Amino acid sequence: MDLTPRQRQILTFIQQQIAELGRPPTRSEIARAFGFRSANAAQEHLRNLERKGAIALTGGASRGIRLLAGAAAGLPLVGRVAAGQPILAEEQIEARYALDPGLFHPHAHYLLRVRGESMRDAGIRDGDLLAVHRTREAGDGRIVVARVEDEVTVKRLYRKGHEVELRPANPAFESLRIDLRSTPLEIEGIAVGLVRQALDSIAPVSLD
Amino acid sequence: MDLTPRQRQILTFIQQQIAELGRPPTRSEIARAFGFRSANAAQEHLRNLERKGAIALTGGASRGIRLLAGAAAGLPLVGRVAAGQPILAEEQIEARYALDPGLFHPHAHYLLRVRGESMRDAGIRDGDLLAVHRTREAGDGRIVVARVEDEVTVKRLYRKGHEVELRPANPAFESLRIDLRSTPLEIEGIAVGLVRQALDSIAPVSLD
DNA sequence: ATGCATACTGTAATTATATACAGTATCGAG
DNA sequence: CTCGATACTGTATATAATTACAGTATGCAT
Repeated sequence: MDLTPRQRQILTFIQQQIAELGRPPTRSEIARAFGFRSANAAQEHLRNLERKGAIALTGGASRGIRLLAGAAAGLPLVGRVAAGQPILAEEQIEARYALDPGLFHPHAHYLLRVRGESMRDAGIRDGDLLAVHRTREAGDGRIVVARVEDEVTVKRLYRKGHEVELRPANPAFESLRIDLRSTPLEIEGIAVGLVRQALDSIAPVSLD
Repeated sequence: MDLTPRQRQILTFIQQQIAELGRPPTRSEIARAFGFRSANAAQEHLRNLERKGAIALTGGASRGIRLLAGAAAGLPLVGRVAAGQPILAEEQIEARYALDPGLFHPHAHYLLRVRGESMRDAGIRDGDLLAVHRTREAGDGRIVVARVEDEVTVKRLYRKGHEVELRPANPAFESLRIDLRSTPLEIEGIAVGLVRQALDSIAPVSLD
């Protein structure tokens, strides 16, 4: 899509307005939000965004701005997280799905595709989309998205002094114990919900 | 909400416009769509819809129509299904959530709140919202929403001649075997996905 | 029988909005 | 250096849109 930083800001503003107010902004509203003294500045941004395929403009209609595929607002779906990359880096976003913000409490910032069965007994299965609320703090026992030495993992968090336990919910897996004095741990967010796109792929849990 | 048939038509039109064009309609657009010769007819409908709590109007703003909770388009969430009632009867709808239609395949028609742990080993837990695609046919082994003698249940469907087995995914529960010659069975739909709103309420599956 | 909510037509004024044209300034590529 | 793209200010105008006021007609409840 190749937008300039400014154009990306404008696009984000349009997405926010649609999400919050249920209607696209006018040229004047964009200008006001960015401090432009002329609505024409907004008009030119819109035209450039249209030329680059991010939006479609409907001539003559007020608020005639439509987001096109790829620019549609929605929760980003993060797939495999590459080492050293921030979790919401543009390259990691597989898709965006429009989900009602009111579906989860607190609201989700992104979806993370879960790999493996380490949280099986908490009802989180391989391939599930975990709804994650971005925060650096988490209560004891909460399911968190944590980054330990460039690897992102979903586990239950327990903290005792300077030791943190990342506990899976599957007896086939072992807890990860981390000494915060030697190993940095970053909490990327807390799990607030789950979306599963296919039910048939779920292998039955057996009592073996 | 108690809308008149006409008001409901207007509300539906607003929902359609938002879904199709990404912006609420103007008074004139409503008037044109319904053949009104005066935009004021639309204006009065909007006011009545606002008075009844279906929408909120933003004074002065063009297209300043917001859908309020309950009027928002989206997948209906069906709670407890009363005996004898069709599953999508208005009284059963607890809420509506805007979900991306592309999230599930085939697409979901409604969400059903699951009661009990009878499908636990298929990853479906008490309180989960099951995304359901409305159909009367289901392949063997699929997870279906079925109605047997006025009770709605979620199970795996297996058919052998005139006998149908509704098999739970939890060894603590027993299969329900139905002879179609004596007992009517209706398939209300097939499960196509799952949404879980809270992860902490999930009791761990133990190997007891 | 009377009043009230619903469901419109018709007119009009004000404000909101889109959009064209003429400029200015900056920056990176050729 | 020069050109084109970006990022604006400033002015202006046609039209899109909201919204008020004055009516008409119908059905339903009191």
